[in-house]
Amino acid sequence: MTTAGQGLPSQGLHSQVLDTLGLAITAGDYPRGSVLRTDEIAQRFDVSRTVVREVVRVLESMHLVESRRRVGVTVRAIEEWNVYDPRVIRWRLAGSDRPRQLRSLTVLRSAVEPVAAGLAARNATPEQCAELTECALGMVATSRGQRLGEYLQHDIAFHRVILNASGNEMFARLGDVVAEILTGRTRHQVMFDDPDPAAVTLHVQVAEAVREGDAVRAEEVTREIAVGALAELDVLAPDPAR
Amino acid sequence: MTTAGQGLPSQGLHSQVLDTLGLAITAGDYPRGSVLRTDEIAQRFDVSRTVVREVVRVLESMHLVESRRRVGVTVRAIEEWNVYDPRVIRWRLAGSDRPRQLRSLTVLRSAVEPVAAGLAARNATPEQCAELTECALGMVATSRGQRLGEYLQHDIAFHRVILNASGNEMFARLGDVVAEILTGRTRHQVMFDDPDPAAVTLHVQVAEAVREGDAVRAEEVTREIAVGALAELDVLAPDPAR
DNA sequence: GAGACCTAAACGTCATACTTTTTATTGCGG
DNA sequence: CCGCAATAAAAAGTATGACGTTTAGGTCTC
Repeated sequence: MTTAGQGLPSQGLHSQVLDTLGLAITAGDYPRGSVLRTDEIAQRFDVSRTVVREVVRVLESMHLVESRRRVGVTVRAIEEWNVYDPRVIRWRLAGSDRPRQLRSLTVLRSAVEPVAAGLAARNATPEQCAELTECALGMVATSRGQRLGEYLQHDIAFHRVILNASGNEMFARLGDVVAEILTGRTRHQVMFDDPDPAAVTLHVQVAEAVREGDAVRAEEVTREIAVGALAELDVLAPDPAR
Repeated sequence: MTTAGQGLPSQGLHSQVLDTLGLAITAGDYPRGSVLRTDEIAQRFDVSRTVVREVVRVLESMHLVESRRRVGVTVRAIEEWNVYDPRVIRWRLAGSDRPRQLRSLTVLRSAVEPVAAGLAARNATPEQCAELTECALGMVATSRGQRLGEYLQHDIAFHRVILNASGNEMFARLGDVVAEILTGRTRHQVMFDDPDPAAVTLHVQVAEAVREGDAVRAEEVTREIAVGALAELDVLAPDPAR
């Protein structure tokens, strides 16, 4: 099981420069249209142009920047960024864009997870059903008594299993995103309170529905969970008029 | 308006090698675990190692491969690929993985678009409403008489407006995906028949609902469109047991 | 003032040398 | 025969310098 999100290490000059630059760009330090020169970057980070070029190529593949002859490396508009790139997501969640990014991702999640749960009810293997039940039980067991850390782990595992069991690779790849959202929520929001008992119950019901192959109910109940997540978001970070 | 999907040009050595290698890998020519050496690649394409290294770095950022010292560049399992990367999507749609990819994307679309339509009903600007109506009218006008090409353009524009009007950047970025799906459908399936009149009506109704700010109805009707798309898929490419 | 021409700036590509990490082999001792 | 440690080699990582190619922007002419 993939326990860690991809690519934290930052070992090697390449990764370091990439991380720093990517973070700076996604944070808005270089507004759209800003021009960077490879030589300047090389000097600033005290690395060779070789390294810088590779970094630029990767940033370019993420559509964060565009490199053109005689002009330099220009920062693209946010509308062009590959916002599904896990690294872009991580950068934005780590930077000043975090609230907006969190909202976008939660809305995406609220759209995807119910459908994924419905598919999971049809496609889940017995092993996945067992794992799901185990996760739900774990959530129940840790839902009281300031055990938020453990609860979070079960919660993440639960949603991962659902997404994987859907049998859709696009859904499955959102596991890390959901994990990130849930982690962020626990860390920033209700660090002290125990989780909402109603939410716990809903998760148990989803596990039941999937086990019984009741796709409609699985989808319906998951949609309720999603509604809760959205409501939570509105409390935490009120919609900035858009 | 972004009319073209990103990055078709393939100008420059870098892009050529990247495209060739990316296509080959996503097509499964190099099974998971295969090892490539940069020197070999350089020789095979008759380019310098510089170019190859930049290509490898980009492939690595897509999680298609992993580069390690003393061992080489190894192809990762498909479960690790960044399947939301537009270029990966294009490669897979162009290769032998097309049916599977098309199914995944259609399912994703069927989950996202209804929610996007609901949001669009709340957030769409008057201009977007007008554009939407225009698209729907265009679809009606070209729905009879073997004008599939024109119809397709209106159809694509319609869905793009919906996704953009949702106000969610993650949804908006799926515009190219939807365009690709619709294009592929027209090209491969019913090149001769006129589009289903029922589908046309549904689109008109969505435009109406959005214009009236009726989020529930917009979502509902869009969900019917999605159901149609999924059904269509089952006819064209029967579910391979998963 | 408009158009053709020219220059220089920045990226793109190549070649080479050297460094670093990691794997596999070899060889020693138990 | 087995295990551990020293060692050698393979491949990527990094640095440097040179040259090619494109193109923005200035210049010159008419």
